[in-house]
Amino acid sequence: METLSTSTVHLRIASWRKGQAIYRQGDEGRHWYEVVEGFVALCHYFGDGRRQVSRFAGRGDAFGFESGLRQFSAEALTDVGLVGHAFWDDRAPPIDMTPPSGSHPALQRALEAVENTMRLFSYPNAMHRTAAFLLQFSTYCEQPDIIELPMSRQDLADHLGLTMHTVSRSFSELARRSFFILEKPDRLKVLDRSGLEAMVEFEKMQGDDQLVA
Amino acid sequence: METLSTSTVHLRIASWRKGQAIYRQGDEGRHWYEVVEGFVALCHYFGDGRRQVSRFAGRGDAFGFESGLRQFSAEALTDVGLVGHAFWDDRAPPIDMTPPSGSHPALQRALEAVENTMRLFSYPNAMHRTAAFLLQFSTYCEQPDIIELPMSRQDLADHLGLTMHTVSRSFSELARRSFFILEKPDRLKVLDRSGLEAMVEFEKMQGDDQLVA
DNA sequence: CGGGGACTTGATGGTTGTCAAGAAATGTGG
DNA sequence: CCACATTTCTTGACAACCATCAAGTCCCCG
Repeated sequence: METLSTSTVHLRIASWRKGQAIYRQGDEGRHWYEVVEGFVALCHYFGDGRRQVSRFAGRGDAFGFESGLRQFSAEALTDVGLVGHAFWDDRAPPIDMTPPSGSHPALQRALEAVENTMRLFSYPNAMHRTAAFLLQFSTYCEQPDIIELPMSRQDLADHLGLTMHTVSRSFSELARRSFFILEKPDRLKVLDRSGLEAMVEFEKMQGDDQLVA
Repeated sequence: METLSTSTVHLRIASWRKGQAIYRQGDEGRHWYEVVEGFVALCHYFGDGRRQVSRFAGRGDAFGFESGLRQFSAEALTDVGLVGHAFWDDRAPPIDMTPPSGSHPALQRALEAVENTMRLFSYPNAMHRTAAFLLQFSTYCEQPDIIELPMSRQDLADHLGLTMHTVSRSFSELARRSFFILEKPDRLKVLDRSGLEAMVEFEKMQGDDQLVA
Protein backbone atom coordinates (compact mmCIF):
# COMPACT_ATOMS: atom_id res chain seq x y z
CA MET A 1 0.00 0.00 0.00
CA GLU A 2 1.71 3.07 -1.25
CA THR A 3 0.71 5.80 1.15
CA LEU A 4 0.46 9.23 -0.34
CA SER A 5 -0.77 11.14 2.66
CA THR A 6 -2.15 10.46 6.09
CA SER A 7 -4.80 12.57 7.71
CA THR A 8 -5.49 10.54 10.84
CA VAL A 9 -4.46 7.18 12.18
CA HIS A 10 -7.45 5.42 10.71
CA LEU A 11 -7.80 7.17 7.36
CA ARG A 12 -5.25 6.92 4.60
CA ILE A 13 -5.24 8.01 1.01
CA ALA A 14 -3.35 5.60 -1.18
CA SER A 15 -3.05 4.70 -4.82
CA TRP A 16 -2.67 1.48 -6.74
CA ARG A 17 -1.53 0.86 -10.28
CA LYS A 18 -3.64 -0.74 -12.96
CA GLY A 19 -3.67 -4.50 -12.57
CA GLN A 20 -2.65 -4.59 -8.93
CA ALA A 21 -4.72 -6.32 -6.26
CA ILE A 22 -5.81 -4.05 -3.43
CA TYR A 23 -6.47 -7.18 -1.43
CA ARG A 24 -7.07 -10.81 -2.18
CA GLN A 25 -9.66 -13.38 -1.33
CA GLY A 26 -8.45 -15.13 1.81
CA ASP A 27 -6.59 -12.12 3.21
CA GLU A 28 -7.59 -10.84 6.57
CA GLY A 29 -9.68 -7.67 6.25
CA ARG A 30 -8.36 -4.64 8.08
CA HIS A 31 -9.77 -1.75 6.07
CA TRP A 32 -12.69 -0.76 3.96
CA TYR A 33 -12.23 1.65 1.09
CA GLU A 34 -13.82 4.48 -0.78
CA VAL A 35 -12.90 5.07 -4.39
CA VAL A 36 -11.63 8.57 -5.11
CA GLU A 37 -10.39 7.93 -8.64
CA GLY A 38 -10.44 5.03 -11.06
CA PHE A 39 -12.22 1.68 -11.06
CA VAL A 40 -12.01 -1.48 -8.99
CA ALA A 41 -13.46 -4.93 -9.68
CA LEU A 42 -14.68 -6.98 -6.73
CA CYS A 43 -14.45 -10.62 -7.65
CA HIS A 44 -14.73 -14.04 -6.14
CA TYR A 45 -12.61 -16.95 -7.31
CA PHE A 46 -13.84 -20.54 -7.18
CA GLY A 47 -11.69 -23.57 -6.72
CA ASP A 48 -12.21 -24.66 -10.30
CA GLY A 49 -11.09 -21.36 -11.78
CA ARG A 50 -14.44 -19.71 -12.32
CA ARG A 51 -14.52 -16.03 -11.47
CA GLN A 52 -17.49 -13.95 -10.44
CA VAL A 53 -17.23 -10.17 -10.61
CA SER A 54 -19.89 -9.12 -8.13
CA ARG A 55 -19.56 -5.44 -8.95
CA PHE A 56 -17.39 -2.68 -10.27
CA ALA A 57 -16.68 0.21 -7.92
CA GLY A 58 -16.05 3.73 -9.23
CA ARG A 59 -15.71 7.16 -7.77
CA GLY A 60 -17.80 7.46 -4.61
CA ASP A 61 -18.34 3.73 -4.15
CA ALA A 62 -17.12 1.84 -1.11
CA PHE A 63 -16.07 -1.77 -0.75
CA GLY A 64 -14.28 -4.23 1.48
CA PHE A 65 -16.70 -4.64 4.36
CA GLU A 66 -15.74 -8.23 5.14
CA SER A 67 -14.10 -7.84 8.51
CA GLY A 68 -12.94 -11.45 8.79
CA LEU A 69 -11.32 -13.25 5.89
CA ARG A 70 -11.89 -11.56 2.56
CA GLN A 71 -14.51 -13.29 0.47
CA PHE A 72 -13.46 -11.29 -2.57
CA SER A 73 -10.42 -9.95 -4.30
CA ALA A 74 -10.33 -6.25 -5.13
CA GLU A 75 -8.50 -5.64 -8.38
CA ALA A 76 -7.53 -2.26 -9.80
CA LEU A 77 -8.87 -1.97 -13.35
CA THR A 78 -7.17 1.38 -13.80
CA ASP A 79 -4.79 3.40 -11.71
CA VAL A 80 -6.84 3.95 -8.58
CA GLY A 81 -6.96 6.40 -5.70
CA LEU A 82 -8.62 5.17 -2.51
CA VAL A 83 -9.39 6.30 0.99
CA GLY A 84 -8.82 3.45 3.39
CA HIS A 85 -10.64 3.21 6.71
CA ALA A 86 -9.40 0.93 9.44
CA PHE A 87 -11.93 -1.42 11.00
CA TRP A 88 -10.32 -1.67 14.38
CA ASP A 89 -10.49 2.03 15.11
CA ASP A 90 -14.05 3.17 15.56
CA ARG A 91 -13.39 6.54 17.03
CA ALA A 92 -15.27 9.04 14.92
CA PRO A 93 -15.95 6.88 11.87
CA PRO A 94 -15.34 9.09 8.83
CA ILE A 95 -18.52 7.83 7.15
CA ASP A 96 -21.81 7.22 8.84
CA MET A 97 -22.47 3.52 8.98
CA THR A 98 -24.99 3.60 11.78
CA PRO A 99 -28.54 2.28 11.44
CA PRO A 100 -30.62 3.50 8.55
CA SER A 101 -32.24 6.35 10.40
CA GLY A 102 -31.97 9.22 8.01
CA SER A 103 -28.41 8.97 6.79
CA HIS A 104 -27.35 6.90 3.79
CA PRO A 105 -24.44 4.72 4.85
CA ALA A 106 -21.79 3.28 2.59
CA LEU A 107 -22.74 -0.27 3.42
CA GLN A 108 -26.29 0.31 2.30
CA ARG A 109 -25.07 1.68 -1.00
CA ALA A 110 -22.95 -1.40 -1.46
CA LEU A 111 -25.98 -3.60 -0.83
CA GLU A 112 -27.93 -1.68 -3.43
CA ALA A 113 -25.08 -1.99 -5.91
CA VAL A 114 -25.05 -5.76 -5.57
CA GLU A 115 -28.81 -5.89 -5.82
CA ASN A 116 -28.62 -3.87 -9.01
CA THR A 117 -26.15 -6.35 -10.38
CA MET A 118 -28.48 -9.19 -9.52
CA ARG A 119 -31.23 -7.62 -11.56
CA LEU A 120 -29.11 -8.01 -14.64
CA PHE A 121 -29.58 -11.74 -14.38
CA SER A 122 -33.28 -11.59 -14.87
CA TYR A 123 -32.93 -10.47 -18.47
CA PRO A 124 -33.83 -13.13 -20.97
CA ASN A 125 -30.75 -13.02 -23.15
CA ALA A 126 -27.21 -11.81 -23.48
CA MET A 127 -27.94 -8.74 -25.56
CA HIS A 128 -30.53 -7.36 -23.15
CA ARG A 129 -28.30 -8.07 -20.20
CA THR A 130 -25.39 -6.34 -21.86
CA ALA A 131 -27.53 -3.34 -22.75
CA ALA A 132 -28.81 -3.10 -19.19
CA PHE A 133 -25.27 -3.18 -17.88
CA LEU A 134 -24.14 -0.44 -20.23
CA LEU A 135 -26.96 1.82 -19.09
CA GLN A 136 -26.10 1.13 -15.46
CA PHE A 137 -22.44 1.79 -16.07
CA SER A 138 -22.99 4.94 -18.11
CA THR A 139 -23.80 6.77 -14.88
CA TYR A 140 -20.08 6.67 -14.11
CA CYS A 141 -19.15 8.35 -17.36
CA GLU A 142 -18.53 12.05 -17.63
CA GLN A 143 -19.86 12.67 -21.11
CA PRO A 144 -23.42 11.42 -21.30
CA ASP A 145 -23.11 9.70 -24.64
CA ILE A 146 -19.59 8.38 -24.47
CA ILE A 147 -19.13 5.21 -22.46
CA GLU A 148 -15.52 4.35 -21.68
CA LEU A 149 -15.08 0.89 -20.27
CA PRO A 150 -12.16 0.32 -17.91
CA MET A 151 -12.70 -3.43 -17.85
CA SER A 152 -11.91 -6.17 -20.34
CA ARG A 153 -14.43 -8.35 -22.15
CA GLN A 154 -13.49 -11.15 -19.79
CA ASP A 155 -14.24 -8.97 -16.77
CA LEU A 156 -17.62 -8.17 -18.28
CA ALA A 157 -18.25 -11.83 -18.99
CA ASP A 158 -17.49 -12.74 -15.38
CA HIS A 159 -19.81 -9.97 -14.27
CA LEU A 160 -22.71 -10.88 -16.54
CA GLY A 161 -22.45 -14.64 -16.32
CA LEU A 162 -21.58 -15.00 -20.00
CA THR A 163 -18.49 -15.82 -22.00
CA MET A 164 -16.19 -13.23 -23.46
CA HIS A 165 -17.36 -14.31 -26.91
CA THR A 166 -21.02 -13.77 -26.15
CA VAL A 167 -20.28 -10.36 -24.66
CA SER A 168 -18.37 -9.41 -27.78
CA ARG A 169 -21.20 -10.65 -29.99
CA SER A 170 -23.70 -8.65 -27.95
CA PHE A 171 -21.66 -5.50 -28.40
CA SER A 172 -21.41 -6.10 -32.11
CA GLU A 173 -25.12 -6.80 -32.44
CA LEU A 174 -26.09 -3.68 -30.47
CA ALA A 175 -23.75 -1.64 -32.66
CA ARG A 176 -25.16 -3.26 -35.79
CA ARG A 177 -28.60 -2.13 -34.66
CA SER A 178 -27.24 1.42 -34.31
CA PHE A 179 -27.74 1.79 -30.58
CA PHE A 180 -24.13 2.93 -30.44
CA ILE A 181 -20.87 3.01 -32.36
CA LEU A 182 -17.87 1.06 -31.16
CA GLU A 183 -15.23 3.72 -31.65
CA LYS A 184 -12.72 1.48 -29.93
CA PRO A 185 -13.31 -1.77 -28.07
CA ASP A 186 -13.35 0.15 -24.81
CA ARG A 187 -15.05 3.32 -26.00
CA LEU A 188 -18.53 3.53 -27.42
CA LYS A 189 -20.60 6.44 -28.55
CA VAL A 190 -24.28 6.10 -27.69
CA LEU A 191 -26.61 7.04 -30.55
CA ASP A 192 -29.96 5.89 -29.22
CA ARG A 193 -30.12 5.90 -25.46
CA SER A 194 -33.89 5.87 -25.31
CA GLY A 195 -33.86 2.87 -27.61
CA LEU A 196 -31.58 1.08 -25.20
CA GLU A 197 -33.79 2.05 -22.29
CA ALA A 198 -36.85 0.76 -24.07
CA MET A 199 -35.05 -2.48 -24.87
CA VAL A 200 -34.33 -3.19 -21.25
CA GLU A 201 -37.82 -2.06 -20.20
CA PHE A 202 -36.14 0.21 -17.76
CA GLU A 203 -37.54 -0.74 -14.39
CA LYS A 204 -40.93 0.87 -14.38
CA MET A 205 -40.86 -0.32 -10.80
CA GLN A 206 -43.94 1.69 -9.94
CA GLY A 207 -46.26 -0.21 -7.65
CA ASP A 208 -48.20 -1.53 -10.59
CA ASP A 209 -50.77 -3.94 -9.35
CA GLN A 210 -48.60 -6.99 -8.92
CA LEU A 211 -50.20 -9.47 -6.59
CA VAL A 212 -48.77 -12.22 -4.48
CA ALA A 213 -50.33 -15.66 -4.43
CA MET B 1 -49.62 -5.77 10.26
CA GLU B 2 -51.15 -8.00 12.87
CA THR B 3 -49.42 -7.10 16.10
CA LEU B 4 -49.02 -9.93 18.55
CA SER B 5 -47.06 -8.19 21.23
CA THR B 6 -45.24 -4.93 21.72
CA SER B 7 -42.08 -4.65 23.76
CA THR B 8 -41.13 -1.04 23.01
CA VAL B 9 -42.38 1.66 20.71
CA HIS B 10 -39.95 0.79 17.96
CA LEU B 11 -39.93 -3.01 18.15
CA ARG B 12 -42.92 -5.13 17.33
CA ILE B 13 -43.42 -8.82 16.92
CA ALA B 14 -45.94 -9.60 14.25
CA SER B 15 -47.01 -12.47 12.08
CA TRP B 16 -48.12 -12.85 8.50
CA ARG B 17 -49.96 -15.65 6.80
CA LYS B 18 -48.56 -17.66 3.94
CA GLY B 19 -48.96 -15.78 0.69
CA GLN B 20 -49.28 -12.32 2.20
CA ALA B 21 -47.02 -9.44 1.28
CA ILE B 22 -45.16 -7.94 4.22
CA TYR B 23 -44.53 -4.90 2.04
CA ARG B 24 -44.55 -4.15 -1.64
CA GLN B 25 -42.20 -2.65 -4.10
CA GLY B 26 -43.02 1.06 -4.24
CA ASP B 27 -44.23 1.30 -0.64
CA GLU B 28 -42.47 3.72 1.64
CA GLY B 29 -40.09 1.88 3.98
CA ARG B 30 -40.69 2.44 7.67
CA HIS B 31 -39.29 -0.73 9.23
CA TRP B 32 -36.71 -3.37 8.77
CA TYR B 33 -37.37 -6.90 9.92
CA GLU B 34 -35.81 -9.95 11.47
CA VAL B 35 -37.27 -13.36 10.75
CA VAL B 36 -38.19 -15.30 13.87
CA GLU B 37 -40.09 -18.10 12.17
CA GLY B 38 -40.86 -19.11 8.60
CA PHE B 39 -39.55 -17.92 5.23
CA VAL B 40 -39.78 -14.73 3.22
CA ALA B 41 -38.92 -14.11 -0.43
CA LEU B 42 -37.45 -10.74 -1.36
CA CYS B 43 -38.30 -10.03 -4.96
CA HIS B 44 -38.17 -7.29 -7.50
CA TYR B 45 -40.83 -6.90 -10.19
CA PHE B 46 -40.04 -5.45 -13.59
CA GLY B 47 -42.41 -3.52 -15.75
CA ASP B 48 -42.68 -6.35 -18.24
CA GLY B 49 -43.65 -8.92 -15.64
CA ARG B 50 -40.27 -10.48 -14.98
CA ARG B 51 -39.61 -11.26 -11.34
CA GLN B 52 -36.25 -11.52 -9.61
CA VAL B 53 -36.07 -13.21 -6.22
CA SER B 54 -32.90 -11.72 -4.82
CA ARG B 55 -32.90 -13.93 -1.75
CA PHE B 56 -34.91 -16.01 0.65
CA ALA B 57 -34.82 -14.99 4.29
CA GLY B 58 -35.23 -17.54 7.08
CA ARG B 59 -34.87 -17.58 10.82
CA GLY B 60 -32.21 -15.10 11.92
CA ASP B 61 -32.09 -13.22 8.62
CA ALA B 62 -32.98 -9.56 8.32
CA PHE B 63 -34.38 -7.62 5.39
CA GLY B 64 -36.04 -4.39 4.38
CA PHE B 65 -33.20 -1.89 4.67
CA GLU B 66 -34.46 0.41 1.93
CA SER B 67 -35.44 3.47 3.92
CA GLY B 68 -36.91 5.33 0.97
CA LEU B 69 -39.25 3.65 -1.50
CA ARG B 70 -39.08 -0.11 -1.36
CA GLN B 71 -37.11 -1.58 -4.23
CA PHE B 72 -38.42 -5.05 -3.42
CA SER B 73 -41.54 -6.82 -2.29
CA ALA B 74 -41.31 -9.08 0.74
CA GLU B 75 -43.62 -12.07 0.38
CA ALA B 76 -44.39 -14.63 3.06
CA LEU B 77 -43.69 -18.11 1.69
CA THR B 78 -45.01 -19.70 4.86
CA ASP B 79 -46.70 -18.37 7.94
CA VAL B 80 -44.07 -16.00 9.26
CA GLY B 81 -43.12 -14.42 12.55
CA LEU B 82 -41.10 -11.22 12.36
CA VAL B 83 -39.58 -8.60 14.59
CA GLY B 84 -40.08 -5.18 13.06
CA HIS B 85 -37.73 -2.29 13.80
CA ALA B 86 -38.74 1.26 13.03
CA PHE B 87 -36.25 3.34 11.06
CA TRP B 88 -37.23 6.68 12.44
CA ASP B 89 -36.55 5.79 16.06
CA ASP B 90 -32.87 5.26 16.70
CA ARG B 91 -32.92 5.14 20.46
CA ALA B 92 -31.20 1.95 21.52
CA PRO B 93 -31.24 0.01 18.25
CA PRO B 94 -32.20 -3.57 19.11
CA ILE B 95 -29.60 -5.07 16.78
CA ASP B 96 -26.09 -3.82 16.29
CA MET B 97 -25.80 -2.27 12.88
CA THR B 98 -22.72 -0.25 13.63
CA PRO B 99 -19.46 -0.49 11.68
CA PRO B 100 -17.78 -3.84 11.27
CA SER B 101 -15.57 -3.60 14.32
CA GLY B 102 -16.03 -7.02 15.77
CA SER B 103 -19.78 -7.49 15.73
CA HIS B 104 -21.73 -8.97 12.85
CA PRO B 105 -24.48 -6.53 11.96
CA ALA B 106 -27.68 -7.42 10.20
CA LEU B 107 -26.98 -5.25 7.19
CA GLN B 108 -23.64 -6.93 6.62
CA ARG B 109 -25.28 -10.35 6.76
CA ALA B 110 -27.81 -9.21 4.21
CA LEU B 111 -25.01 -8.08 1.92
CA GLU B 112 -23.34 -11.45 2.24
CA ALA B 113 -26.61 -13.22 1.52
CA VAL B 114 -27.05 -11.34 -1.73
CA GLU B 115 -23.43 -11.96 -2.64
CA ASN B 116 -23.98 -15.66 -2.03
CA THR B 117 -26.91 -15.57 -4.38
CA MET B 118 -24.80 -13.89 -7.01
CA ARG B 119 -22.30 -16.70 -6.87
CA LEU B 120 -24.96 -19.09 -8.05
CA PHE B 121 -24.90 -17.39 -11.42
CA SER B 122 -21.34 -18.31 -12.12
CA TYR B 123 -22.21 -21.98 -12.46
CA PRO B 124 -22.11 -23.25 -16.00
CA ASN B 125 -25.50 -24.90 -16.20
CA ALA B 126 -28.87 -25.29 -14.56
CA MET B 127 -28.14 -28.53 -12.74
CA HIS B 128 -24.99 -27.21 -11.06
CA ARG B 129 -26.73 -23.99 -10.13
CA THR B 130 -29.64 -25.89 -8.67
CA ALA B 131 -27.34 -28.17 -6.71
CA ALA B 132 -25.43 -25.20 -5.34
CA PHE B 133 -28.65 -23.58 -4.25
CA LEU B 134 -29.82 -26.70 -2.47
CA LEU B 135 -26.59 -26.90 -0.51
CA GLN B 136 -26.85 -23.25 0.43
CA PHE B 137 -30.45 -23.67 1.48
CA SER B 138 -29.87 -26.85 3.44
CA THR B 139 -28.27 -24.77 6.20
CA TYR B 140 -31.78 -23.62 7.10
CA CYS B 141 -33.07 -27.13 7.53
CA GLU B 142 -33.23 -28.82 10.90
CA GLN B 143 -32.47 -32.37 9.88
CA PRO B 144 -29.19 -32.42 7.99
CA ASP B 145 -30.31 -34.72 5.20
CA ILE B 146 -33.91 -33.64 4.74
CA ILE B 147 -34.41 -30.47 2.74
CA GLU B 148 -37.89 -29.02 2.94
CA LEU B 149 -38.52 -26.27 0.44
CA PRO B 150 -41.00 -23.58 1.39
CA MET B 151 -40.95 -22.03 -2.08
CA SER B 152 -42.51 -23.06 -5.36
CA ARG B 153 -40.65 -24.06 -8.50
CA GLN B 154 -41.51 -20.69 -9.94
CA ASP B 155 -39.93 -18.94 -6.94
CA LEU B 156 -36.83 -21.02 -7.44
CA ALA B 157 -36.81 -20.24 -11.14
CA ASP B 158 -37.02 -16.52 -10.43
CA HIS B 159 -34.19 -16.90 -7.94
CA LEU B 160 -31.91 -18.91 -10.20
CA GLY B 161 -32.60 -17.14 -13.46
CA LEU B 162 -34.18 -20.22 -15.05
CA THR B 163 -37.65 -21.35 -15.95
CA MET B 164 -39.83 -23.48 -13.71
CA HIS B 165 -39.42 -26.29 -16.24
CA THR B 166 -35.66 -26.25 -16.17
CA VAL B 167 -35.66 -26.20 -12.38
CA SER B 168 -37.95 -29.20 -12.35
CA ARG B 169 -35.78 -31.03 -14.87
CA SER B 170 -32.69 -30.28 -12.76
CA PHE B 171 -34.36 -31.74 -9.69
CA SER B 172 -35.33 -34.83 -11.63
CA GLU B 173 -31.88 -35.25 -13.09
CA LEU B 174 -30.16 -34.86 -9.70
CA ALA B 175 -32.57 -37.41 -8.24
CA ARG B 176 -31.98 -39.75 -11.19
CA ARG B 177 -28.26 -39.56 -10.39
CA SER B 178 -29.06 -40.55 -6.80
CA PHE B 179 -27.88 -37.39 -5.11
CA PHE B 180 -31.23 -37.32 -3.34
CA ILE B 181 -34.73 -38.72 -3.42
CA LEU B 182 -37.70 -36.49 -4.13
CA GLU B 183 -40.01 -37.75 -1.43
CA LYS B 184 -42.43 -35.00 -2.31
CA PRO B 185 -41.96 -32.05 -4.64
CA ASP B 186 -41.10 -29.88 -1.65
CA ARG B 187 -39.27 -32.44 0.43
CA LEU B 188 -36.10 -34.20 -0.58
CA LYS B 189 -33.89 -36.67 1.22
CA VAL B 190 -30.19 -36.15 0.55
CA LEU B 191 -28.31 -39.39 -0.13
CA ASP B 192 -24.94 -38.09 -1.29
CA ARG B 193 -24.12 -34.70 0.14
CA SER B 194 -20.41 -34.97 -0.54
CA GLY B 195 -21.23 -35.83 -4.14
CA LEU B 196 -23.27 -32.66 -4.40
CA GLU B 197 -20.48 -30.66 -2.82
CA ALA B 198 -17.97 -32.08 -5.24
CA MET B 199 -20.26 -31.27 -8.15
CA VAL B 200 -20.44 -27.62 -7.23
CA GLU B 201 -16.73 -27.51 -6.38
CA PHE B 202 -17.74 -26.12 -3.08
CA GLU B 203 -15.90 -22.87 -2.75
CA LYS B 204 -12.42 -23.92 -1.83
CA MET B 205 -11.96 -20.21 -1.51
CA GLN B 206 -8.55 -20.71 0.03
CA GLY B 207 -6.08 -18.13 -1.15
CA ASP B 208 -4.88 -20.47 -3.84
CA ASP B 209 -2.41 -18.65 -5.97
CA GLN B 210 -4.81 -16.76 -8.18
CA LEU B 211 -3.06 -13.84 -9.80
CA VAL B 212 -4.34 -10.63 -11.17
CA ALA B 213 -3.14 -9.37 -14.53
C1' DC C 1 -64.32 -38.50 -5.00
C1' DG C 2 -63.69 -34.71 -8.00
C1' DG C 3 -61.58 -30.29 -9.42
C1' DG C 4 -57.83 -27.17 -9.85
C1' DG C 5 -53.34 -25.88 -9.23
C1' DA C 6 -48.58 -27.26 -9.09
C1' DC C 7 -45.30 -30.17 -10.85
C1' DT C 8 -43.19 -33.19 -14.42
C1' DT C 9 -42.01 -34.58 -18.93
C1' DG C 10 -41.66 -34.66 -24.14
C1' DA C 11 -40.60 -32.29 -28.65
C1' DT C 12 -38.66 -28.49 -30.93
C1' DG C 13 -36.29 -24.23 -32.01
C1' DG C 14 -33.47 -20.38 -30.44
C1' DT C 15 -29.44 -18.94 -27.73
C1' DT C 16 -25.14 -19.59 -25.86
C1' DG C 17 -20.73 -22.13 -24.97
C1' DT C 18 -16.93 -24.27 -27.24
C1' DC C 19 -13.38 -24.71 -30.54
C1' DA C 20 -10.91 -22.49 -33.98
C1' DA C 21 -9.19 -18.91 -36.76
C1' DG C 22 -8.46 -14.27 -37.95
C1' DA C 23 -8.38 -9.07 -37.13
C1' DA C 24 -7.43 -5.24 -34.36
C1' DA C 25 -5.09 -2.96 -30.69
C1' DT C 26 -1.20 -2.53 -27.63
C1' DG C 27 3.54 -2.70 -26.34
C1' DT C 28 8.54 -3.23 -27.45
C1' DG C 29 12.84 -2.74 -29.58
C1' DG C 30 15.29 -1.17 -33.31
C1' DC D 1 8.59 6.40 -36.11
C1' DC D 2 8.09 1.96 -37.88
C1' DA D 3 8.22 -3.32 -37.73
C1' DC D 4 7.19 -6.96 -35.13
C1' DA D 5 5.37 -9.67 -31.20
C1' DT D 6 1.83 -10.27 -27.97
C1' DT D 7 -2.41 -9.66 -26.21
C1' DT D 8 -7.18 -8.62 -26.74
C1' DC D 9 -11.06 -8.63 -29.37
C1' DT D 10 -14.07 -10.32 -33.11
C1' DT D 11 -16.19 -13.68 -35.99
C1' DG D 12 -17.60 -18.30 -37.85
C1' DA D 13 -19.18 -23.22 -37.37
C1' DC D 14 -21.03 -26.52 -34.57
C1' DA D 15 -22.80 -28.82 -30.50
C1' DA D 16 -24.95 -28.43 -26.03
C1' DC D 17 -28.18 -26.28 -23.31
C1' DC D 18 -32.30 -23.99 -22.14
C1' DA D 19 -36.94 -21.66 -23.18
C1' DT D 20 -41.09 -22.47 -25.25
C1' DC D 21 -45.22 -24.96 -26.31
C1' DA D 22 -47.98 -28.72 -25.17
C1' DA D 23 -49.53 -32.77 -22.69
C1' DG D 24 -49.88 -35.40 -18.96
C1' DT D 25 -49.39 -36.58 -13.91
C1' DC D 26 -49.36 -35.71 -9.12
C1' DC D 27 -50.90 -33.48 -5.09
C1' DC D 28 -53.81 -30.89 -2.22
C1' DC D 29 -58.15 -29.39 -0.72
C1' DG D 30 -62.76 -29.10 -0.73
